[in-house]
Amino acid sequence: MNRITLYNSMTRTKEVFAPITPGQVKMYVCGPTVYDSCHIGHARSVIVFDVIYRYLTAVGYKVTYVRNFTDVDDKIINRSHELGLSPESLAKKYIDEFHHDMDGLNVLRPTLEPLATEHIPHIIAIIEILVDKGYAYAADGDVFFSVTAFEGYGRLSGRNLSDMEAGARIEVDPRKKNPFDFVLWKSAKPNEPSWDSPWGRGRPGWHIECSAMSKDYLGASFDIHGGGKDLIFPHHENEIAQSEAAFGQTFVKYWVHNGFVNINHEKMSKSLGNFLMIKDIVKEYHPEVIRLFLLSHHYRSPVDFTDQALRNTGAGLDKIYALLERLEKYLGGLLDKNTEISVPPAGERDFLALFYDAMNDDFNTAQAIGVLFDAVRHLNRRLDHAEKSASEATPENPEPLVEIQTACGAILKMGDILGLLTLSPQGYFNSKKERAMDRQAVDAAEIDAMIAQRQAARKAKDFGQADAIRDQLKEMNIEIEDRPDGTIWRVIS
RNA sequence: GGCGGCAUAGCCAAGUGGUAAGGCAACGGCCUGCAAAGCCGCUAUUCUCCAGUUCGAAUCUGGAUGCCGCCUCCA
Repeated sequence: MNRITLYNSMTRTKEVFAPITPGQVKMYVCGPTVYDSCHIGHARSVIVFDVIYRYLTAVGYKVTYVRNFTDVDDKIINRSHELGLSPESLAKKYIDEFHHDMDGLNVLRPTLEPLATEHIPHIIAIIEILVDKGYAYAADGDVFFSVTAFEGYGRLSGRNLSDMEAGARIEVDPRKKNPFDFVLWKSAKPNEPSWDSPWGRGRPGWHIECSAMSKDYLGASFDIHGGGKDLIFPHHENEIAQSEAAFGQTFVKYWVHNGFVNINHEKMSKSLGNFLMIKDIVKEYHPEVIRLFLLSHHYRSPVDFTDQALRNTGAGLDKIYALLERLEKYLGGLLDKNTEISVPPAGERDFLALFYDAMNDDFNTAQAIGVLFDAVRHLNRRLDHAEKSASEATPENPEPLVEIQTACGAILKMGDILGLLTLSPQGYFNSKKERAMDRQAVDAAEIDAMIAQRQAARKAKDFGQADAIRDQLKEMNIEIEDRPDGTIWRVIS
């Protein structure tokens, strides 16, 4: 099994990854609160952990991956009142939308996707343990966690309570013993979803659901807990306090947090009104372009989403698919991604091994994608060469063919781990055309007719006329390419 | 006020002690009727600045400057 290192937010160092149970990985990632559509920031987090999940699986771990939905919460309640929907149906609507968006981005479904509302009895049981052990106290139907009772509160976020008190500038509930005490159970107001509890009717606070669901599916102690950087405080800090106070074990071995997405150098925020929703972005850019763009940055670094950057990424993805198309012709069909990949002959670079090296180093997808492009250039070079000296690929001299197949298999395997290159080249270019035609109202039949006209002119050696047609197409944002077997066209993005 | 991060070519981005991956863009060449695509070459004697440690620093230490995030719901 590969030696993987990963950055642990708790220790702030890269550590060698060694799961609690050898060969098995238990990971929990905080999913969305389902009160609105998903934005590009959700996409990043979900895609980052999707790739981690895919990679760990690819190197042989049996991974149990849990990603929850928060389906009871103030924001959901407020929004449902605004829209005149029940909180349940609002949550359902956005869970469906989340699935639709993420499926569209090639995100695999986790092993389990539990809902907070399905775990109320267990949540109550944990709160009771915390009250019994003296970590929590009830006040008028609410229950609070007492942060001073838990030694080590603030360890993950690097804060200590006395420092924070100086900076506290929110209105403090007078019933709290400490301003940083947080609510485990909230008493119900009229018209709110609620459940019976020892403290009266109410609903869980935000943090406790993750302690309950992770315990249910992964146990009191598990390997990887992930989420966006912003969740470090207070959410994950509070989860640690609850779970470790209740169960007396180290909650999580490795904490993994992804960085944020900025839009045109600005933070996404409600006040700036620059939230980019996934459902809108996919109208502009191919889903695999979005994935490739996000994965071209290290997961902990911030990412700046700009049109220019996405267009550049699109050019890169085109290049990879163009190679696949070339390979398909050359090999007479693409290799299946599951094909056994042989080790490259001596003297050939083992791109897949280099790719794994990059991924083993804290899931460095940016570097791994560098390897992918190296492999693309290498294969293009080989194909240039092979096409010039056709004898190379004959049955009498099959060596180059094996090398090309191996490198091709490696590229598809890399794509599989990154959740890219899932389409046939034709499928990819066609979907791009369709997307562009919807937007720019170009007519395929008209373009084909113009290309036919140009071919006729070329045949008649009327190159002036041929070039004029090409210029005309260019003005329509259509670029053409003359190939030995005919002329193809694409929309310039 | 507290905690943390970042600064690498025209742009994006890897690289955490051994002499600067990769992508996009530009330019020159091969190829082509001309293009496009692809390939080759070229593009940072140098990594914000200053000082230090070291045989050796983009990488470590100290300082300066600039930008950013968290501390309130937030991926």
